Amino acid sequence: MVLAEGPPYKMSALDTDINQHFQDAIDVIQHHSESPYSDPGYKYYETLGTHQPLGCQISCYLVTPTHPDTPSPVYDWTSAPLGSQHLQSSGQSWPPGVPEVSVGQPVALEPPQFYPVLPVPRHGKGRKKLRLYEYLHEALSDPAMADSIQWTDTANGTFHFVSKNKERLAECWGQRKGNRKTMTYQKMARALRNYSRSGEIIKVRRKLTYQFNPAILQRLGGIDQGPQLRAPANPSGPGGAQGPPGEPASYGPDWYSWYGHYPLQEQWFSATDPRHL
DNA sequence: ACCGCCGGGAGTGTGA
DNA sequence: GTCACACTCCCGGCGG
Repeated sequence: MVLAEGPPYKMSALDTDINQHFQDAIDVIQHHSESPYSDPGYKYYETLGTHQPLGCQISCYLVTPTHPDTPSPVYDWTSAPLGSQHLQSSGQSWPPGVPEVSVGQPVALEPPQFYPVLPVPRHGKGRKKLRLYEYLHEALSDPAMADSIQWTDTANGTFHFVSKNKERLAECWGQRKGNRKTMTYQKMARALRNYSRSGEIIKVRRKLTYQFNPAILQRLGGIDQGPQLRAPANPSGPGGAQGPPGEPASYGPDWYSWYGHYPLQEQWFSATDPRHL
């Protein structure tokens, strides 16, 4: 689908509408299609890209069939968010978004599966907007975006942006959202830092590297690894950082164990980041 | 100097 | 219309 010829392309309000109609159309098609992707025995994962000039594409991946006996673990988009309001109002211990598992107990992750990005589940007449972390997870599953964003360690949900192409990913995100102005990595990273407050994604103390909250990862449909959840980089350990991108880092206990020592993320950072001392 | 990162704060679009 | 939310956008600053 070509929406414009030649960069820079600015998404207009009309284009946003077109996007909405496009999603509606896909919605309908997927309900009526006889393609394998509409087979109830399969889940599908689809990436909507409308950005030919940037190389963002529509892609559809068949990851794994769902066992017929297994009910589709579709994320309930109406469930309570991991939002900061919990952090602020409830006095709940950090991290609000971390699954409530006892320390040291393995967390059962669903096997690799499809998760529905499109059609986006609706409640009422509205449609839940795509969140940045959802888009990033989607991009991480997209081989076409591998030159922009990659898993650092799928087991613990760490990923990194490819320095050379991180702006391209940001532009794709901006276009996906229908922004008028061009999204930059700087702005996207600002949004990512906001996730640190709610715990959905935290910054790993390594260049261009972030980490999904395990609960988010679980909701998004898991990753290609086993159920082992590992902690973020142990900043207090030797070197204070993980290895270079691409090298699986070895961590100690699970995420909860790490953060469980710090009621609030800020405290965790304070205790581990010299700049916060 | 450059880049990545951080955080404040105002503005914006959307859904309820 | 109002509100909350999730960014978006701009800025100044810090550190490697």
